[in-house]
Amino acid sequence: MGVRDRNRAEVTAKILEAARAEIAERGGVGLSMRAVARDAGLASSAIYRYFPTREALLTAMVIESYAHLDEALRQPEGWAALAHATRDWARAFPHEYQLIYGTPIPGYAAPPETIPSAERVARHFLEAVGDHDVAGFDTPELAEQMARLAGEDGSRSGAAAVLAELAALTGFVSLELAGHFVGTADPADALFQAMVARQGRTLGTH
Amino acid sequence: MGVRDRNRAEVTAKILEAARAEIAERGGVGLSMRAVARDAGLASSAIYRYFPTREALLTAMVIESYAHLDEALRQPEGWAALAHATRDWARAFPHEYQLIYGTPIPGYAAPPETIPSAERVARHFLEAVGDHDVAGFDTPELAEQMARLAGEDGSRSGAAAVLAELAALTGFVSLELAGHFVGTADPADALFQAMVARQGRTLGTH
DNA sequence: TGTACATCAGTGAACGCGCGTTCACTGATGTAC
DNA sequence: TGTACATCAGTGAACGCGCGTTCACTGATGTAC
Repeated sequence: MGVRDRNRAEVTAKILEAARAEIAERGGVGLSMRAVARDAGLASSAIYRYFPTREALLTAMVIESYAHLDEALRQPEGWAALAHATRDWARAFPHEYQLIYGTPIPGYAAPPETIPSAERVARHFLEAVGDHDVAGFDTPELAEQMARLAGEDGSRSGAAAVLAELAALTGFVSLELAGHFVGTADPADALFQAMVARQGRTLGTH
Repeated sequence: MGVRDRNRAEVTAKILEAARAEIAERGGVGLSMRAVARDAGLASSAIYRYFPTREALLTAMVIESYAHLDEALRQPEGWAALAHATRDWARAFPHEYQLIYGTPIPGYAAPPETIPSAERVARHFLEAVGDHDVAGFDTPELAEQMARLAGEDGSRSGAAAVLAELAALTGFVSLELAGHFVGTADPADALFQAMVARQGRTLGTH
């Protein structure tokens, strides 16, 4: 690996770090190629040697954010611990969270290459539920749709229920971040706890 | 009411309609005072005679969107019907939905004056559950937080459970709109149906 | 009913800004012989 | 090992755009007497 390659890796890292900081401060919608270049100490045009478009940089950040959350879900075991870790991570990095689970950025559609990263996150939750069935999610149509996700010996109704409960989890966190619980469930800890307990009952993982 | 007042009401309506169209097409983040003025047939400066800032126009649109959803929830009765009506409305008006339940717009925080509109929507769901208790949501802390929302003779644990299930509902719809179910629960109707049924069981409203 | 003044809606030009992306160019690194 | 050429990273200027908001001004509507 020559000087060129080493340098390229270093500058790429610097750009990604600057982009991460920009997103942390202004969110994904506010991500600007010029601002990132400035933060990274480059001329505004230089960034195009590394990322051909803003879209490409956004995609890199989406993948990074999934990886970041994935990492936060390595230690926790069981549904409740995973749920709490997700909420904690989201509150620590709200804009990263919103980049992946929030409203899509106008003009940007996450490309298929981000799907494996998204699935890696979901796997933690699927594993927590294991291979047992969940009543009410065992319809023929769901069974068909869940075949791939559940795999050979995973539970298809379990996978469906996990997807639904992931929606509940992200829905809760999104509302909390947006301030929708102010004036009612504020702070939201008690309501979150109760919801996670309910999820445990639904999924049969207590 | 003189010519002036009548005209003011008419132009205001034209501006709101233009803003609604802009949001439908580009979303709340993309709402531009100049574009709205153009659509309404006004000079870009004229809109400031009606809304002093972009923030004020956004607030008007947030309130409008809540009212729009509120209207869609007038006829449906019972939790399941309300849930389906919400999802249908969200899919018909995704950007309006995201304006109220999506990621907050950078630089804009919905002011307190939007809260009553938000609560009016929630009321439909609270009424569907009525005054009976929901197991698992009857903790002292939640009881205290829900006192105002539940009112004199409403159930506090019921109110807490409704909030949690509203989070599940909006979470599902948000993920669906963002395309997170593509490749798994796609189309998402079956999963939605199963989730709503599960909510009915949780809330005790079958 | 008529007149004098105050209020208001709407205009066009301007300010100051930031954006994504392209381009011709320079100097350094890499490659083939 | 040395030389000739090709590739690449980085630069500064530029294009063309849209934005929120302000301002001095004009003409119409409203109000007080």
